[in-house]
Amino acid sequence: MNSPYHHGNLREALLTRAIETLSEKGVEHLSLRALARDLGVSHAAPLRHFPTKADLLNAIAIGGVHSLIAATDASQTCPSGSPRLRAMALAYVDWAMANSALHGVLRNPDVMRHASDDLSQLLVAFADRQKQEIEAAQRQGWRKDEDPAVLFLHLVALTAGTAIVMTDEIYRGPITTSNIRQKTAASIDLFLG
Amino acid sequence: MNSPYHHGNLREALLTRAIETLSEKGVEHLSLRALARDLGVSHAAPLRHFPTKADLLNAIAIGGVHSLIAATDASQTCPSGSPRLRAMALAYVDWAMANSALHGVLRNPDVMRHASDDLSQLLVAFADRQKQEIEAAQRQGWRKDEDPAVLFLHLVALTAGTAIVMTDEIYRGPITTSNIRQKTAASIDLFLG
DNA sequence: GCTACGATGTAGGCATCGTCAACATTTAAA
DNA sequence: TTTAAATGTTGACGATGCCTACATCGTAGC
Repeated sequence: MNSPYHHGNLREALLTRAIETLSEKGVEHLSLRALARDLGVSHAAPLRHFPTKADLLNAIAIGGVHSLIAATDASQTCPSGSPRLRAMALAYVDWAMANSALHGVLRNPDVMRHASDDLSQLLVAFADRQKQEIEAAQRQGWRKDEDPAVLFLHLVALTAGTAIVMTDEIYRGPITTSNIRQKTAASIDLFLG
Repeated sequence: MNSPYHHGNLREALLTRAIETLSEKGVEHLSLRALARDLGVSHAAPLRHFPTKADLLNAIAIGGVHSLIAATDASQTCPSGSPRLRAMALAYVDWAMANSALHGVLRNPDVMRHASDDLSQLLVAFADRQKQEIEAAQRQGWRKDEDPAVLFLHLVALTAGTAIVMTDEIYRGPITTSNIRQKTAASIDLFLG
């Protein structure tokens, strides 16, 4: 009765439990064996689904990007151009604050160093959508004379940077703690308003 | 003659060797024992100088911040206000590109999670200098009517984000690879030009 | 229905790691 | 010169990632 030989849904269970522990302790303290203990399976069981710890983290990252894309997809209801860019940037930051564990994985160089092709392509596609939106905005007159590549660089840096500032503890000291969300929007509006 | 009992300068040797391996492999593959092997001392010798791996990384981070501060200090020759802000932002990005290993340590959440008080205070002081410069610029008329807190948030996000985009491999695909330095300056000028 | 096979889980082992304790050697202060 | 602090060595412990051999389950063909 108790603990059948097969878990039944170990792969998903590993992913969700990993994300939980990831938000408590960092990625450095994420251990496949501890995960196995938490789920009541043997220490080698996770290897059937993720041959390597890097594979687990990669799968988590892929799920994270999908979640991020879904969150920013809601901005498609905004009119194309700079309003949509603004909505996407805000959605990105909101997602990062609501899913700081996933965001941390995506920002971790030691995880991304081993990014699979799937993950890389997903990120490239995400970047391409932003590029297209920038060009659409420029066609509508927004910063028409700027180099699109410069605008893209600026947009990515600003959104990624804002997400990091909002997420990393190290910044929570110097950054004002009141009206965070409001100030974030105001900051983004300096570029996209 | 070979290998005297005391190394003589083990602490410094550990730090420099650690930074070397850090730029080759990531922080996840940095091992105190491997460091000891590289330097020809016993596996426990590093513990005399850094009781814990986190202490080593913290010391590396402190050295990194000092290096970063020195790099941005060169901007003090620029006239105070937005020109100096611009120079500091560019110096920050240049430093990050020239010292990507150190920058990676400073951006690693799992390192900064255990930041010592010394390190935190150093970063707060660095942030304060930027705040002061922003206020000086506003007194001179630059974006006079904006909330200083919003400007600070924007500046930090933009510089940190640009440094990350320039440093992380994951961004090197979507970002154009030609005239990087020029586009970086142009991007920063969108805010500080 | 039965059977063979792939998918999934278990048990044990190996090399490595971080950290600790006990001991050795060197340096420097008293 | 004696003695204590700094620094380095050796050995050990528990934990980890990952490997191999084996056990159990589900299911696709017959």
